[in-house]
Amino acid sequence: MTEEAGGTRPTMADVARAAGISTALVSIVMRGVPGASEATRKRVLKIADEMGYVPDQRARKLRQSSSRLLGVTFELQQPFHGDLVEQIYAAAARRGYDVTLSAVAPSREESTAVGALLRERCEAAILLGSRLGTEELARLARRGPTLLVARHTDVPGVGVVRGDDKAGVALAVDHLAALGHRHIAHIDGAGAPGSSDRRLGFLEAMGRHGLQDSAEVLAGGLTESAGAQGMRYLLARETPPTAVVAFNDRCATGVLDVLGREGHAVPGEISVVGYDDSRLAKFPHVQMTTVSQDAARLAEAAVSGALDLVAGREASESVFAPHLVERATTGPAPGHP
Amino acid sequence: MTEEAGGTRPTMADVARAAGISTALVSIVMRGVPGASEATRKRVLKIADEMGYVPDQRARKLRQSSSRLLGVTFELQQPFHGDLVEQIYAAAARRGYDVTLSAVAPSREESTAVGALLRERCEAAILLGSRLGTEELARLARRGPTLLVARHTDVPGVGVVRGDDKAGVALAVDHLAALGHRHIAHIDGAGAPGSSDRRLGFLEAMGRHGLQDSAEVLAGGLTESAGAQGMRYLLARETPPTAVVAFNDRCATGVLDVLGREGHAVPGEISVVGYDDSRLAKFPHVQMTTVSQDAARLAEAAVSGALDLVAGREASESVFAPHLVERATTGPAPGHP
DNA sequence: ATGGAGGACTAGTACGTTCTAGTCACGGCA
DNA sequence: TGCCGTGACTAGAACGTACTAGTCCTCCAT
Repeated sequence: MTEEAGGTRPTMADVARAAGISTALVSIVMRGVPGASEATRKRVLKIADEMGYVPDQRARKLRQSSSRLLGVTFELQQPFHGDLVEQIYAAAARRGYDVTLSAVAPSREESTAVGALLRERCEAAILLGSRLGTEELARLARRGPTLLVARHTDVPGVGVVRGDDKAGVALAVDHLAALGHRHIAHIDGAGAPGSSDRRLGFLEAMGRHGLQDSAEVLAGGLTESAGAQGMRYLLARETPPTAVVAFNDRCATGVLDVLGREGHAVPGEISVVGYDDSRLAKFPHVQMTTVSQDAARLAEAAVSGALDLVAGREASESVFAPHLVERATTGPAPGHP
Repeated sequence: MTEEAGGTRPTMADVARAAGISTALVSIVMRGVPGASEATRKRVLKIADEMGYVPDQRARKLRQSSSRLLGVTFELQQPFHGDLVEQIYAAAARRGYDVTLSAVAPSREESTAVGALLRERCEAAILLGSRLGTEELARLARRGPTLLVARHTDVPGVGVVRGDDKAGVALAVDHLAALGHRHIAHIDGAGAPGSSDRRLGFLEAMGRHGLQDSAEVLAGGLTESAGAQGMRYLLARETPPTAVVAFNDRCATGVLDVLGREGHAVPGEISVVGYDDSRLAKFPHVQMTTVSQDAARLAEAAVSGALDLVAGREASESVFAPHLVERATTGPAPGHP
């Protein structure tokens, strides 16, 4: 209660002095590496704890040749990014790596976030759903190993880990078609990463089922409001679609919300499919049918991909096959057996 | 494209050598402080950029007496925390401070997150909606300046910035009572920070309106599912309440979702009030009546409070008066003029 | 001419660690 | 007895930067 003298935190030298040994030995103990007797080890640990000593990560990483630090940018308000970040923490820890976060938000641009990462000297940068332009991406890649999650790029040297967006949306369409739906709409992600692939996947799949004429694509976005707006627009038609494939779970949530509000039964009247299988889809009261990207697998691949880049291996693109998670927001088309 | 020799990033010494000057001068230029001629400044900046030199934040903070770094823990899946983090970035930047984030998630405990922060040697730790026990909090406070946001504590030395939870819920109840509602339920936050205050505020306000007998409190939580579950439970009653005050916006979202699904008009049949005024409440298709905590103000107070602690000033508790944001989920009680 | 004043620049140390290359004592073995 | 291996420990040099205390040099007022 009284040991906080001057406000400066105790350093290894303080601990060493208190224990009557060298700083090198304290270092050995704190790192838990062999080279100290069991007795000293116990004693030092005890003293350190009493003094409130905590190793300085800064000095530590500065000294170490490899910082064992991974930088991650993510969008503060994207639940799926939250899922990914959580899994990246775990995947990194498994390899003895630390993670430093840099958030993207309406008032904090991605370039700001990336700049902060760069200055942290992380060994690699993992960008979740980045919207960086080719130019900026290339510059970043020149600065250090860079890996994109959930977005494609042709910039050489940049690693990519993503789900197969075309295939994912196709799964959704196949599922709906099998349920007898003919008139299906897609509320897309506007300019968001992956949205052009999903749009294409939708149209191709619809074509495969001979439904190209009743396929409808709406400009959407990745927020609830985009989904809600799109759905309201669709409901204003004389014959609204019987099924909607949303760009992501957030968008689908908006769709579901409008449907509930306007008194349309889901899936009785209209079926809805989301994308991501984020926590939004899993809620017991939502039980959304969605296309799962398996955050854990993507995170694992992202971390190992990033470390491959660090090790000097060639940048590669890993594409994961998504799978459909059938829950309660899809059902037979009205009038279908 | 070819300058990345050996994989080691260029250092100040490299830039200095390339420019034929001392590292000290490079340092002066990079920091933008007076002491270099305009000509050198331009030249050094150009060379640094060409070499892809980025100052090492680690070494920098290590050297500086004060690290000008604020640590923040937040919950990855709590939209209101996202709002707060965004504003904290801004408030910190205004004072020339950096922010380091440490996320809390189901698979990443708060103590882990705090430990990571400690090792980063930030000048102060800001904990959003912490659930740390008194014991742990006290230990943390001994380690360094600590400030809690959106949660109260009696631990001495710990700063607190929060909204007036009792008053906030009272605002909601007053609003509903004025609209003629008599039978009002509160789905609370279970053990979450602030939930006991909100519960109390609810009961007191109901009492003030002479409605203590029709006041109902349900164990809830801070997720959509908690809200949904609570609402379903209420709807199973023979006479459900005509209004619901949810613990937070996420909880209210779950409530609204169930109501929509079960075909109950909002606010025609049942009114709903959230808490936080997070992005969930602001969506055009939701337009949730909610109690605003004004993230920007809380963030500003949190940052300045944390820096006060750093400056050695006494820990204090700042309580902000919340205000009601009337939107579209509340209306007159059924049968009320 | 002389004496600053101030601008441009540099040498060298400190920050808190890790790591390399030791030193020292002890014990076992030939 | 001498030799060597081993376990416990230490001295001191990095790591990349910021900062203090200078050193020059030029220019201007006296």
